[in-house]
Amino acid sequence: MAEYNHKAIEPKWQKRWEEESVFVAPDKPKAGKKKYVLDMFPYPSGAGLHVGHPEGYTATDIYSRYLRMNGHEVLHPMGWDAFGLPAENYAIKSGVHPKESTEQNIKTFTRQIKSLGFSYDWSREVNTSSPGYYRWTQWLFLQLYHAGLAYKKEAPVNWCPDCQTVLANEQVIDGKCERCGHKVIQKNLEQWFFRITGSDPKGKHGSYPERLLSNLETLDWPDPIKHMQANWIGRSEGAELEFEIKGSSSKIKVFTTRPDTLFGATYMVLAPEHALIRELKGQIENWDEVQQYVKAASSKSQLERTDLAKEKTGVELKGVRAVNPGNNEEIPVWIADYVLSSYGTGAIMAVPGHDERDFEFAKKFKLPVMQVVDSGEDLPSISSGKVVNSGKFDGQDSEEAKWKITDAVKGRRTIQYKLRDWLISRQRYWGAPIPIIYCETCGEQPVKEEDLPVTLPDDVDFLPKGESPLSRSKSFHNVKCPNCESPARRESDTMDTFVDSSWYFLRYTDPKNQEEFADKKKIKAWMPVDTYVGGAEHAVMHLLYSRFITMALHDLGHLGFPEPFLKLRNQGLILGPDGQKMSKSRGNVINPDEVIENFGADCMRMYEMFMGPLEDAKPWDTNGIVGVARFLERAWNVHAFVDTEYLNQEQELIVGRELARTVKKAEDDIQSFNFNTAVSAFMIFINAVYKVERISTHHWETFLKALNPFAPHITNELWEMLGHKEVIEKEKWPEVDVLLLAQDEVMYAVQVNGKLRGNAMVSTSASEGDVTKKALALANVAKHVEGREIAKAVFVKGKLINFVVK
RNA sequence: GCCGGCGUGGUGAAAUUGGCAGACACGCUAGGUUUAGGACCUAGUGCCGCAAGGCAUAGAGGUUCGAGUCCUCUCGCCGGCACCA
Repeated sequence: MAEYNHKAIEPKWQKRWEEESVFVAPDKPKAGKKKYVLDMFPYPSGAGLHVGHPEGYTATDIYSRYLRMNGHEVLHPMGWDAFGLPAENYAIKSGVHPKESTEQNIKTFTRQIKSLGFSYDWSREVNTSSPGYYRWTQWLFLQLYHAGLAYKKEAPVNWCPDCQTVLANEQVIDGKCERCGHKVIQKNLEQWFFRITGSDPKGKHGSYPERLLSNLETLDWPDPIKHMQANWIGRSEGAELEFEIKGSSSKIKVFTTRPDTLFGATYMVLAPEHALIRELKGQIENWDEVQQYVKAASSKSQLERTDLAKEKTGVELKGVRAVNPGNNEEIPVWIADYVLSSYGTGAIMAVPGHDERDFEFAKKFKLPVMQVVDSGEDLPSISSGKVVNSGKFDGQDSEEAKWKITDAVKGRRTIQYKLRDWLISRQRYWGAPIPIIYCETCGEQPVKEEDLPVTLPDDVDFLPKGESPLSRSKSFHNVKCPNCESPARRESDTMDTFVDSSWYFLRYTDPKNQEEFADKKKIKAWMPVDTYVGGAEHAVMHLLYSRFITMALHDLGHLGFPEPFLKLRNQGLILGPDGQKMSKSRGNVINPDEVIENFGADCMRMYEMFMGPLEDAKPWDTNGIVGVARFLERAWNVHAFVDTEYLNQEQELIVGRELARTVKKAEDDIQSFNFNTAVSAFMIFINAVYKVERISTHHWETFLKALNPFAPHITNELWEMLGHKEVIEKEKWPEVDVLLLAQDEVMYAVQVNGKLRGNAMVSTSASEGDVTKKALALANVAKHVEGREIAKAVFVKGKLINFVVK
């Protein structure tokens, strides 16, 4: 018999699957039999495939193959999240056009992914940087635009004055430009946003934050991910209260989650950006000082403002006094950058007796501190503070007092979210152009749908020169107004790549459609995604944005479901052999090509599954993979033991039983995504076969079918060696012989006072009395029970008996 | 700081969810076999002890007939958020 040679076997079967279109998904799956199993599509980076990628891909591949063997029709596609900053940076450095480098990278990724034998339907491949795809990303923008869910406003960007360019947050290191080291400043630009904090434009379904939060309950997602999304949305209930300003008609509106502490409010704080400051100019006695503070705060980057947060700063608005609506007391008004303009109303009532930050501020500026009694909380211990009661609301619990006080001062119950609108403008070249035209006479005009796509021009230089690269392409930039035909200019910003990836799962259902983003019937046939697998690093952004886009398309009548991903599972990081994150600079990167070259795709797949639980971070062990390699070698050599008959019945029973257990375990583990223990079950089976050195053809076939989703190449080859002409993928998942799983005898653990003293083998149907008798007959048990009184016995059927003695 | 998660042999990890801790692998030890190639086979391998036995799931308490699993506190590591009123 030939030796196991993965290099000869693997390409052979990969070619066969492709030629016979074994994994092509139909457009019309049988009713109730569809499964959409999706991987997070990769960014095709220049570094090539990382060993981390195949981990999730193998998991979904095993699952997809298992589902197909159980009569499901499976949509299992792959594609490329191909726009993005690295390709553009590479172009700046090397002069290679992003289109070229991206194409090259996709080629490499395709080769590497195909070499692992995954059962993707390659006929549905998508690429977000192709005009055929981003045309529909632009279409999506227009839908949101027309529905009022896309709008423009001024927002700060990180700006490097030296490079004359906008920087992404990850390009800012310690407040400095990663390229030139120059200090990064904040600069305001007009930018596009998606209104994720808004509501269904048709008014039927309510607010997005609310739904994004409450729908989480309906999803089969890991709890930590749901938690992170909930925190990100950051819902809090509270009240909006108004404070009058002495000598002015203006009022200060504040949001508070603790209206019950109103009587403890001893001063107010406005964010430095608050509009009231300008309004009250005439009243403010120290205007110069105030102006200076406002200016200083605005030039600080967000990073600085939070970094330098250790010491609180602020300035009092001298001459401005607010009136506490609870007790009509006059209190001072301050400005300070620890109050954010982006949250709540941009102003707070400060209650230093109940809030640590306010307390810190009050301490520094020697402001009075008061606590409200009966607030039902552990109060921070303060030395100089006074205690005040909450007037007529004294004695009520704080939840009740909250709303009574709110009503008494004519406040309004309200809900605030931390979630902010999604900034989608990027001052970059390598992304989908935003389909908007600015006309001098008609103003802002959306590109007409029939004029899409707005194609990315090729003749652009990427060197940073102070404006978006696209604005320097005259052919792109100068256009006619779609409305009045007079000279106009195109929007030169491109979209955040998260927009590209927030709808790609829809495109897979109909990737070549030129009339629509996807055919309604095809979407209905396949969506929503049944199982989605990817890294936990996308816990918030990608998953939240995809949910929002799906929800918005649903509200606008394009989709029949509000949630895109029913079940989500995360894969953990694969670390270097040193237990550190893999990186070039550490020199601990494992190259998948080399692993496949040395051990083969089947071995790589199985080892990645065997390493440990899918969601855990696990170090790559260069020696550990040898165990799986040996297993495959041994499985290969079992072929020599195959015979139609066993030598005796005992042999047949041993192998049959072990096989039934293995298939059952593999099935359970695939369904629950515990792939590591499924691999060990296969190993146990092969070890058992080596003990008897014989297996029937039928049993061997059953085993090969169960192993196929994990190691598709070797199982096909061994299957063919048994004389089969068709690929093994055409087979059904083997049924487990339940009778073989049934045992006629069980082993009971016998404990005395909770300590194991022996084991008793009894028949499965034995009663408690039978077990007791047999257990007490054990010498070691008798020894520990002798001369003492058995107070009671705890009997767990089929497991154990525990004698409690005095 | 806040919110989550995790902590089991020399190593990666199992443990039917409160019921015999350490399955399956790596490594190591011994023997066999082959000796050219990350080789193969058999046996052993948590710690202490000659043994009987005792001790062991980060540490300390608790609940329970029984705890890796539940509760409380402490320590350590990882992830997310970061002045969110």
